[in-house]
Amino acid sequence: MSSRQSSAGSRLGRRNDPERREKIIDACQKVIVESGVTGTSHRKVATQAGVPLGAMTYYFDGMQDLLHSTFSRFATSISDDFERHMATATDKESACERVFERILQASSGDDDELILSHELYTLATRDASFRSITTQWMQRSRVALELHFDPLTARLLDAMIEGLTIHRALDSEAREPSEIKTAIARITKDSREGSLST
Amino acid sequence: MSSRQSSAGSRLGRRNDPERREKIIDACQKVIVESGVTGTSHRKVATQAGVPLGAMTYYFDGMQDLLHSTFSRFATSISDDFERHMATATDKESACERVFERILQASSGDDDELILSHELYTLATRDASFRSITTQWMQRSRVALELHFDPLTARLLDAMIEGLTIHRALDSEAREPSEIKTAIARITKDSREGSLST
DNA sequence: GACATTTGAGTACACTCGTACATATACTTT
DNA sequence: AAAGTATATGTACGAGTGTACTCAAATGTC
Repeated sequence: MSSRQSSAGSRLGRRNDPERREKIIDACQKVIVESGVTGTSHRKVATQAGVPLGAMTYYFDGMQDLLHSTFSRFATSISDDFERHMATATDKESACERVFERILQASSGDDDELILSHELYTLATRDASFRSITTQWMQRSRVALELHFDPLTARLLDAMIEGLTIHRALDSEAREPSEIKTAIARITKDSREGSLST
Repeated sequence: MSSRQSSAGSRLGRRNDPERREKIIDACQKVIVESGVTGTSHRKVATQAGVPLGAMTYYFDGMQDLLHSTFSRFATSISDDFERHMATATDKESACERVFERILQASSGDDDELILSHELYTLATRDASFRSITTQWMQRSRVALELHFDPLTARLLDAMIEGLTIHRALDSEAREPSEIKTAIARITKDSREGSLST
């Protein structure tokens, strides 16, 4: 088969087993949850995935590529869920209810999602290629919210979701779910008059 | 001087030069900003601080202690600033103005504060001793806000600050400062009626 | 069945790392 | 001045790292 271009170096020969690649990403995600990006190594991931060490550099072009693939899949999956979740709302009221459920679930505590988000944000603050993952994620969140809210409100809601999730997760004492409802109510209430003077 | 207790092991003999300890923490903070916690090592910090490698284990009981000291000082410093900042407000209106300034400054971009916050949050999600730093930080933020707002509004404002700061910093396109004003206005507007049913 | 080529595995190398520990220096007290 | 002690440094060790590169196995082709 000489028709297959085997241009030297970066673009390696066709990799055959996508299941295996996926399994490595699964393992990588698990290792990150357990040990953080800091504690993630090819060897740990290989062991977790049950594949030989050599497979790491075979399926991925190094550590950066592995992490990028992992977080990319993670963010996409969250976005998919959120889009589906918001699409089930029929009016503004039920949309608020969906947002409420989302915050409650995300801040519930022992969820891997929170850990992975923070690890990703940390990478994103320093590295542009990871920042493009978060940017796209935020973009999709807003679009999902704009199904039911005006663009400004959607942005503010999105930020509110973020802040409440983080603070509820890192807080020492448990908070009433009702505070989430209050937050949503205040943000989504159209205030035609800007009461904040300058 | 036999009166000085030199109980074995963890509590080492009195360390003499607090300036040097402080200088190491300065260096550590700088290294974290540049390379992340992941890329922080005793050797890098020592080089940055201009001290010999041995000083690392002399002034700190290992890496964890160094990181903890660094983030502890960081969070305390931020809290001090924020307290002072909020204390200059005289009424609710000027308090809102202070919050606005705070968000604008924190999300301005090339600030180390953002990077360090994320690194700290990431550690806090996994390690309780770092979580106590963030918990205390949040606690002090709220108290500062409660000088001018009721407790619930203070909590929501605090979360809003967090969310807006993160999203504005990670966003690809610049946002109007006016959106911050709108957010603050909506959160701080007393809504006696909860418009969200259920 | 023999050959060619893709696909995968094992291993070795050249690092960097945290930390313990044996010295060295500076200071205090006699 | 001598002795003793607190303070600080240089260094060496064992462990763990990413990745390149050499083989082996499997697959497809004639």
